[in-house]
Amino acid sequence: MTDKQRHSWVSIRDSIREMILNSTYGPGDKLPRDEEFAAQFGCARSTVHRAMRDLAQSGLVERRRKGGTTVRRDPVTRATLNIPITRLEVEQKGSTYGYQLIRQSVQPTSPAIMANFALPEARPMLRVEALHLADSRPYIFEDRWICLETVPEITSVDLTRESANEWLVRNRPYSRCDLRLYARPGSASDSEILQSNPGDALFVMERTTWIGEAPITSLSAVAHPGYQLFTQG
Amino acid sequence: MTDKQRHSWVSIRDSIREMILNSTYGPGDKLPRDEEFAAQFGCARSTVHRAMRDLAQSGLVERRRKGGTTVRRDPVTRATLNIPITRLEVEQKGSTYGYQLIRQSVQPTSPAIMANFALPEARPMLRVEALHLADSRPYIFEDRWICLETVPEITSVDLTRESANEWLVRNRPYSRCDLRLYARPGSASDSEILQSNPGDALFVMERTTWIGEAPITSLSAVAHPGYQLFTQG
DNA sequence: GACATTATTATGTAGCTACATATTAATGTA
DNA sequence: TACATTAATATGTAGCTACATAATAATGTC
Repeated sequence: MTDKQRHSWVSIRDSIREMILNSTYGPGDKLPRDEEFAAQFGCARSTVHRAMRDLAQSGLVERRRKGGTTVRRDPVTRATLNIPITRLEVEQKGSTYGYQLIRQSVQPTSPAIMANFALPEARPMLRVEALHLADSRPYIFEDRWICLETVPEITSVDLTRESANEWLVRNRPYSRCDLRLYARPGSASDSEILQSNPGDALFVMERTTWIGEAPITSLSAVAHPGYQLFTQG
Repeated sequence: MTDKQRHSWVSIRDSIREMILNSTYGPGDKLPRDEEFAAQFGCARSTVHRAMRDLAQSGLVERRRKGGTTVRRDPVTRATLNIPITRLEVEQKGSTYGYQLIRQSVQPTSPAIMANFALPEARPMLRVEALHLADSRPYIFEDRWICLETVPEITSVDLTRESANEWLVRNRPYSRCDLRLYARPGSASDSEILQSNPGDALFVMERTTWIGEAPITSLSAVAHPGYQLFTQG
C-alpha cells in the first residue's frame, strides 16, 4: 500500500519551483508532462495542473498545448497594483477627503485620447477636469474623457457633488484596463492646481478602460509631489 | 430532458459580472451560494467556483468561508505590471543593450534599506551601482543592495560583465516582491550619470525581494527622462 | 518535393464526489 | 448572563473521468 498522504497544490507548486531554482530544470528546459509529475508526486494530474497554472501566471514557466511546459528563459517580475477609488485612498491614510470639479465640457476626442482608445475617428466625449483633496490640500488632479456613446447616463450625473471616478467605478465595470505610468515636470498650470512648485517632479497615471470593444473612459491623473504607488503583497 | 449545453466558466463569470453591473446585485450585497448559481445556470458547482475565484481575484467580489460571496463595496482597479530584465526591455524596443558597472562595495545596511526589508538590525550587504544603456545612451541607473547572508555566491560573480539584475533573476527566484513607484526631481549626480538635465522629472522604481523570510535584494532604479511603464493587457 | 490531410499529444476545461476548513449560529453549562 | 462547546454551513481543495483544443508530427496525394 503506497503512502496516500494528501498533497496540496501549493506544496506541489513549491516543490516544482524549488527544482527550477536549484537547477534541476534550467531556463529554456522542458519540464515533464503534468501526468509524469503527478505520478512522481503521487497526486492527481489536476493538482499538478493547478500548481502549473500558478507558476505560469507568476511568470516562471510557460505552457503551450501539445508543446508542454518550459522554464521561461527570461523570467519577469510580475506585480499586481491595487488602485482604489481616490476617496478611499485618502481616507485610508486617515485624511479627510475633498473633491472639486474644475471644468466640464463636451468635446470631440483629442488625438492623444484617440490613440489611447485606438479609435480611427473622433467621437463625442465628456471631458471632466477635477481635483481630489486630502485634508484640503491637492492630492490628485484628473483630466478625464468619458465616451458619451458608451456612457450616455454620465450627462445626468451631478459631477459637482460626485466624482466621475467614483460614479464610473461604481456603475461601469470594465473588461479591459490599460495603464501607463511616468514622471513629468510640473507645468505652470500644474503648480497652480496642485499648489506645487514649477519644476517639481510629478507622478502621472494614465488609465484607459473599455467594456468589450466599447471605450469607457481615458484619464490622466497627476499626483501631488511626494506621491508614491505601492504594490499590495 | 433538460438542455445539456456546456457552460464555460468564462461565460458563467461574465454572466455573474453582468448581473452585478446591471444592479441585480449591488455593492455590499450577498450573492447566492455557489450551489444555487450552479443550479440556476445548469452547471457544476466547480464551474461556478472557478468563475467566482476569478471575480474575487479581479477585485469585484469578496469570498469568505461560511460568510458567502459579497459584492465589494469599493471596487479596486487591479493591474498587473510586467517588469522584465532590463536588457530584454531594451532589446524588445529594438535598441542595443549596454551595461556598465559604476561602483561595488560591501557596506552595512543603510537605514533606508533596513526599512525596506523591515530588518531590526544592519547586515552585511553588497552595494552595486550600475548603469543600463540603450543604444549607448543611459537608460536606467540602479543602486542595488544584495544580502550577503542570503546570496553569498554573488561575491564570486564578475559584475563588470554580467549585471546583478540579470544574475539574480536567473539564479535567485524570490517568493515575495515589494514595489514602490514615484517621481523625483533629478539631482546633480543623476544628471551626470543619466545625462539628463538637473530638475528633470525622473521615474523611480524601488524593488525589494525575499526568499521566504530571508532578504535577497533591494534596489532603486532611476529611469532616463521620458521613460514609461505599461501594463501588459 | 510541396502542400493538404490526418493522427498524435499535452494542456485546458467541465462535471462529479468526498472531504477540509473557517466562520457563524445554536446550544449547554456554570 | 457569560462563556465554552458543538452543530451547521459555504467556500476551498483533492481526486477522478471524460472530452475539448491547439499545436505538432506523420502521412498521403499530386
